[in-house]
Amino acid sequence: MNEQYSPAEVERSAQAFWQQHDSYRAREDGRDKFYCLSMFPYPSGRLHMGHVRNYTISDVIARYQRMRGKNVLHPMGFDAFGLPAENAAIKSGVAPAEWTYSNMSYMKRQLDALGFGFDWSRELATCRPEYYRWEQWLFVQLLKKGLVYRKNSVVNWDPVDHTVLANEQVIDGRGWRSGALVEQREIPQWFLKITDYADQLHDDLATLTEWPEAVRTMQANWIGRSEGVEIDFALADGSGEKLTPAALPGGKLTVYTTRPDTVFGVSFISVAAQHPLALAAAQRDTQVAAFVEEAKQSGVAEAALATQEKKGVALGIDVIHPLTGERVPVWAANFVLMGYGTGAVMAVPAHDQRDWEFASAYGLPKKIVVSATPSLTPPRKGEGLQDAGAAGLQDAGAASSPPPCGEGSGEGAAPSDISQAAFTEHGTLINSGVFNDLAFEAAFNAIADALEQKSAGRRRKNFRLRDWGVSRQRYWGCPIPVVYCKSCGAVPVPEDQLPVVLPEHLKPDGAASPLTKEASFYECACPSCGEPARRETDTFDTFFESSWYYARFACPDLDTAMLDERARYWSPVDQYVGGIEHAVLHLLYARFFHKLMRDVGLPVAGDEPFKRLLCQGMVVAGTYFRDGQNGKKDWINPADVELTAEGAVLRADGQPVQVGGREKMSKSKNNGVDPEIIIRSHGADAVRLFMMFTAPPDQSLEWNEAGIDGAARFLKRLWRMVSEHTAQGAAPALQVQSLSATQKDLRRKTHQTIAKFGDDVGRRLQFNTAIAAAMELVNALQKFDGSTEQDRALRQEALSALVACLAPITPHIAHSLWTALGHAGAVIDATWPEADAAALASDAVKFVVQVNGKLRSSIEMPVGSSNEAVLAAAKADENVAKFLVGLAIKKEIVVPGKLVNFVV
RNA sequence: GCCCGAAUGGCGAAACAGGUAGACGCAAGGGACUUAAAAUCCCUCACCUUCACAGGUAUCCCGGUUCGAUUCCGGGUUCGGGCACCA
Repeated sequence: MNEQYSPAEVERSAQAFWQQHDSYRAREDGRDKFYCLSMFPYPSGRLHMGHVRNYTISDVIARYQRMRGKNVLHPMGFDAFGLPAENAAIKSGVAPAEWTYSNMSYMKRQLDALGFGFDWSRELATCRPEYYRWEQWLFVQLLKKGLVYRKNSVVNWDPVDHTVLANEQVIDGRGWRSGALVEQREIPQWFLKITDYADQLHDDLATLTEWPEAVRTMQANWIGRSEGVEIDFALADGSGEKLTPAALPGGKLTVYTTRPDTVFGVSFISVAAQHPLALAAAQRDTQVAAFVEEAKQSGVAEAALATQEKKGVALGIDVIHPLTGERVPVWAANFVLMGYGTGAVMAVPAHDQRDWEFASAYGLPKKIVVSATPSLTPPRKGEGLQDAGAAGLQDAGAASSPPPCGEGSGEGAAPSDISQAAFTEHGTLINSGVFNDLAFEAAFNAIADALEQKSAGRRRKNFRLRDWGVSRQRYWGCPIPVVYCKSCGAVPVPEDQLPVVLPEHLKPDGAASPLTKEASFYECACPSCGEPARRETDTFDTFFESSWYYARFACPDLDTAMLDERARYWSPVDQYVGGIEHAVLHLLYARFFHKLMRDVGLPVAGDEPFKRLLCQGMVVAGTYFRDGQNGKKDWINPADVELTAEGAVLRADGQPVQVGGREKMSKSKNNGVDPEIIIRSHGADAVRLFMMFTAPPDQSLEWNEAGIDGAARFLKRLWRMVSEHTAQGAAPALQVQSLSATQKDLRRKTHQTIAKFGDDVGRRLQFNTAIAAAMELVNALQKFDGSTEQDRALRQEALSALVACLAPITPHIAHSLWTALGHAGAVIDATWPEADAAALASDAVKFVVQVNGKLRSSIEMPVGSSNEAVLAAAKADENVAKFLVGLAIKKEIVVPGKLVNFVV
């Protein structure tokens, strides 16, 4: 073999080998399958470091499982529809399709240069009719099943560009291109009834034991299941004047609450500005009308709505409290969401923080009805997955700890102090008539019963989750397969007329979708009556495509159905890898689709699409800049910056640049590092090794040029070590029985490394510590200077183990070294090494000795020593005895094989 | 605003079930080799006290549980992810 390690040469020859042997082609066979999937990329142009990290992780897992004997599927494709292609078209005049296809082929080349083992024979792109025709088909099935409906809903409207804006395109309440103040506008849109699956989506989270806890909690909170009560407030006399019956069906205003125990503390009702009652009141009251108008002057993003100043207006309408019979005024408030519950909440300022603030601002009464005095039954604790999340607008603070003791004692129940904030914990009822002295749960039930008996309320399970609006007023997406006919209404496109093909030559201009101006697209005949009709010009949310691609990878060539039996064989995905930013939306929609596909009878296995989930952290880099003209910063790429002891300087001119913070690699801060350049300078293996070594996969990873050098240095060292070893000829067979103590030590280290590496990669997904273990073995080999035949045999064993372990991470160099070490066959097809239990055994154990928890010494004991012997030896230790002299030992603690602690 | 995370030397990190804080690497300093440089190899490297042995302090902050807390609990600070039309 070459003495010098040349990454370019090594990588070229390994990649040529894999291609010649079609090494990554997955075939359905009788072996145990392992489906390893990375979230497919949006073809934005070039690969970025986040992609490199994502795909290195899945490639390592796929290669490891393959060496474990699994039948591995590791596919790749492109999430090809989306907004950036339209933006590129607006900016540079190139059609979204053309831009997308060219990006895809460029990125594919980049992926190959990194040596990722993808089965490209299964490549798919969501913008191709062969793919999206099946989601059109599924949509029609769901429409027939009643899981799809159309209703009005609010969008961001740019009044200058006359177009709908994505939340991302609304900046500080203004359209990103026009700068116009964005308004809310209602338009009809298609919805998928994901709420029909809310219980399943919630309950099945408990089965996802190999998902990160944080993701499961986020999803549980997002679904936000809560048990509460709907309460009807009848319209008070005189309040109904000029109100149409539609404003208040049944003459009752219905609210939803998870805190019926506070119902005696209601001092007003808050409704959303879009609530029918508010709209009706606006008809006769200019102040209310002004408020409703003002509420429209805003985007629809929840974060923006939730942070705006809390405002409201009295509607001049009263309702009757169903239990006290008192008159309660109705207000419209900008923090009540029309989309949640009934769009109306009962306000209890004493026991809800938002109501407290609102009442304080508008001088409304606060009536205390819950006392802090502990009751006999303690309040229920928050139950995580079971009942996670403060779901209702009324449920600001489920008690998570016992309330502090009030001044009062016993039954008397002292009022809580609400002068500074609301008292939101559970407690004992006061000022609540016959319900006084009841604790939360008893009060909840008694009041719910009372309301049900009076037919003024009912227990109700509620979800925070809303139905999924899938209509987008965009061009570069999958056409929604519906036709609008004057006489037949909305008619689904019949199956034999699918796909509805998106014309690929159009160019968006920033105003309305070009589809709305393309007569050849929207003019059609009604599939039902044959009369002239208009085709739907909205397209699907791009989450639609990414919700089922994992299943389609099993049978991407199928043209007679969405899925076939191959999907049952490969599903579920055994390991899914992707960014934490997808923790809720994408992963929830994909879970929903899996259940939908199951329920329309498609061949998928199980109830969940992804068995094990790894969410990797972001790739961040330092930012550098110089102050440019008119106060703007000129951002300088980290690759062009040299870090010195004094600070950062630009390589080109040697002059200083300013150092900004560490941020996610992005175009706007020009801190992205092009993987291609680094591959050229250091090799793909060094990039992969650096990515996997520098941080655990779920943490953010900081780009660091010096770190890449370190990774390359390690590979060089390994190469040289193998080269020096093999230069001496073939090593003899290992004679395990006759090894010296030093030789046994090295062999133990080898087998410890094998065990640690396999556990870290296979079970823990902690690649950084696996690599650290490999480095330790290399260091041990470096120090090991024996030159006997058996020493060479030991080295052969250690180096072979190292190369096999590293093969998933740095596959190219491993490919060369494996052959150089004299092994038949390619390392990609090698079997994962097994640790030899006999080699791991040691005859002495080290105990750490503490006195009062402070480390004083350590002692070595033979394996199997009794606790008494360990204690005696510990006490005999000079430095330990020093700290025991003259003191009585109160307690002796022995942790077997680890530690002794004397408490004096 | 709401939900979910994270915080450990000069830096990236490790400590997996509550048991030696800092493995492994980067940077830095010293040395060897070399005419020289690069490359490579060896040594030092949390902070304070000490010639040394050793001792003290230290895992974002404040409290708690425990023989023992980076790890568990309560309260905070800062940073990051998500909030339904970015993907």
